[in-house]
Amino acid sequence: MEDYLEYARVFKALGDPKRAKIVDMLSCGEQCACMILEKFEMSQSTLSHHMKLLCDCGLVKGREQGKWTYYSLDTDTVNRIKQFLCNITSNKENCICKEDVDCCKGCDKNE
Amino acid sequence: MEDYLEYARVFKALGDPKRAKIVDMLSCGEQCACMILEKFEMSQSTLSHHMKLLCDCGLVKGREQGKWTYYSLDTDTVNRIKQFLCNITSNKENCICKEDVDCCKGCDKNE
DNA sequence: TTTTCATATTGACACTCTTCGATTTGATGC
DNA sequence: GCATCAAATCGAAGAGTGTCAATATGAAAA
Repeated sequence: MEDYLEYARVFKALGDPKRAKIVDMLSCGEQCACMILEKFEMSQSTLSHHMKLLCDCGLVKGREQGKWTYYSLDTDTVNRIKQFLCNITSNKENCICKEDVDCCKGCDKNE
Repeated sequence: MEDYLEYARVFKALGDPKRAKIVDMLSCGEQCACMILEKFEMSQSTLSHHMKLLCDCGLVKGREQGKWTYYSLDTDTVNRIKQFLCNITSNKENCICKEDVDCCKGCDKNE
């Protein structure tokens, strides 16, 4: 259940359309906070809040340089969330649905 | 922005650890609601609510048979959300970050 | 040092989400 | 028809989220 909890945080972060768009904007490389802000109708404090959330779940890294903060995707987290999404949506041998015999009556591999 | 909104709904659905676990349980095939319920410490009404949410975003399909309801993943949606996740996290030619020149000062492909 | 500027933090508000018990619905069996 | 069972819906409580204006922080410029 720990994995579900950890990755659910990332999915939750992507579960806001504006944050998903921010992630998209960072996909080609680092961007300054002020450049991201230009693309949205959003107050500065709201953007800061979204960036903090994206950083806290590990999806985005912040780098401070003087007055500016540059944000970029954390490719490690990106790769792990992709892998997790594949894991929980694909048929596999050691699936959670096979853990307990009682629960497997509907599983196509056990009928 | 429409895409972000549509797929954010799916990410939001995956943004709850219990729902992520439910998706995992369905990854090997159809399961009856009562079988899913056995795996969780959760009331029947709460599970029903989660299943509705998973269905509403397109991630899960429900099939009623007599008194029972069987749930399974919608592979179309699964494939599309995987594709979307790859799109917004990978460097690409027609990236949103290249749409407006003013916003691209930090983009590695435009410096 | 004082001002300016970019960003973060705080406090507040409305809204949404998760959860439950209770009730309703709808199909099956007696 | 009536009882039973699976699942959905309803209504409510408490927690969490997105948003903003106002303020604080901290670095650079004057």
